[in-house]
Amino acid sequence: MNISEAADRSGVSAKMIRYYESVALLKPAARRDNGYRDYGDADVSVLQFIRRTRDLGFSLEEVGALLTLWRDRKRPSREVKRLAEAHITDLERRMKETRAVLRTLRDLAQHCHGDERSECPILDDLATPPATRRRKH
Amino acid sequence: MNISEAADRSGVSAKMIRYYESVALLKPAARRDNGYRDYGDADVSVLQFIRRTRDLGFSLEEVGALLTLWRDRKRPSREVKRLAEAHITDLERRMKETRAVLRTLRDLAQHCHGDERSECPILDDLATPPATRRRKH
DNA sequence: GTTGACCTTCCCACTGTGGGAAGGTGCAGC
DNA sequence: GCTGCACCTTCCCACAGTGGGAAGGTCAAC
Repeated sequence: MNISEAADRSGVSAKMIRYYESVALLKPAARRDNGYRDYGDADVSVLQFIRRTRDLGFSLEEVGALLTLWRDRKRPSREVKRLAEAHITDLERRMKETRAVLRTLRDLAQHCHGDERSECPILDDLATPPATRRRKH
Repeated sequence: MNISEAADRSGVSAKMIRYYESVALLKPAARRDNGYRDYGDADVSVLQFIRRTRDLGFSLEEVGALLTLWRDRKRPSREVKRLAEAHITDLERRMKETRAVLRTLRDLAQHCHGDERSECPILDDLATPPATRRRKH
């Protein structure tokens, strides 16, 4: 099948399929006589795998590692789990950071009237140097 | 003061200060006779403002808008609040997405033995096309 | 006058993704 | 046949931020 059909079936754009090939995440696709890339169902499965892992926030490098493990039928599940847990830890860290930022922002927004008056605790806080800034309890 | 001192005092790297100037987030710095950029306390304050807003996850474009509002003493606080709330909404959406991903990943990792055995529900799930995949309740 | 710590500009890299140009192909309708 | 349209190919550009580093100028201490 053509690249656009593989794209439709896998949910990965043709642009990205070519890109993944160019960075060696995918093996070079088979070519027809006219030079067009030619894909089969197995290729679509790989693309769906990539799509799924990307949706779960793995980096392309991690996707590559997972693909290798996937292809190796004798891999120890330990390695897969380790990758997944490292990613979980990373997401948890980022969530925590975002939560802290959200707390701050909500607090600031709450105290801002948000009307025609120019007085604004948000800007006041943003302009306050770190050492001077004190969190309230 | 030199750029590196302004960097130290503001927490913004010299590299970034030059970059912010190049994208017109900052007004061109004053220059000494030797061509060196020259900063004063007011400049450091601006840099700290930028550093703070960046830490709160605002994009450079948003930082620019906030800076403009900050400089305009007659701005309505409504505008500031609107920007802050838009950012909050954005962060909340991303948190929600990350939470969903985390739920999935934790669920998958939990069911993976993580030992020498090759059997691995994580890879099995990643390889499952969306239509076939069913969430458990 | 040499050394080392600054400064300057300029280009490159990263992560992923999309846009688009310039040119070749394949197929359907006339 | 020929035309038009929808594909395909490669190649370059852009985005948002940030860092690395080269090549060259400056300044101060010794």
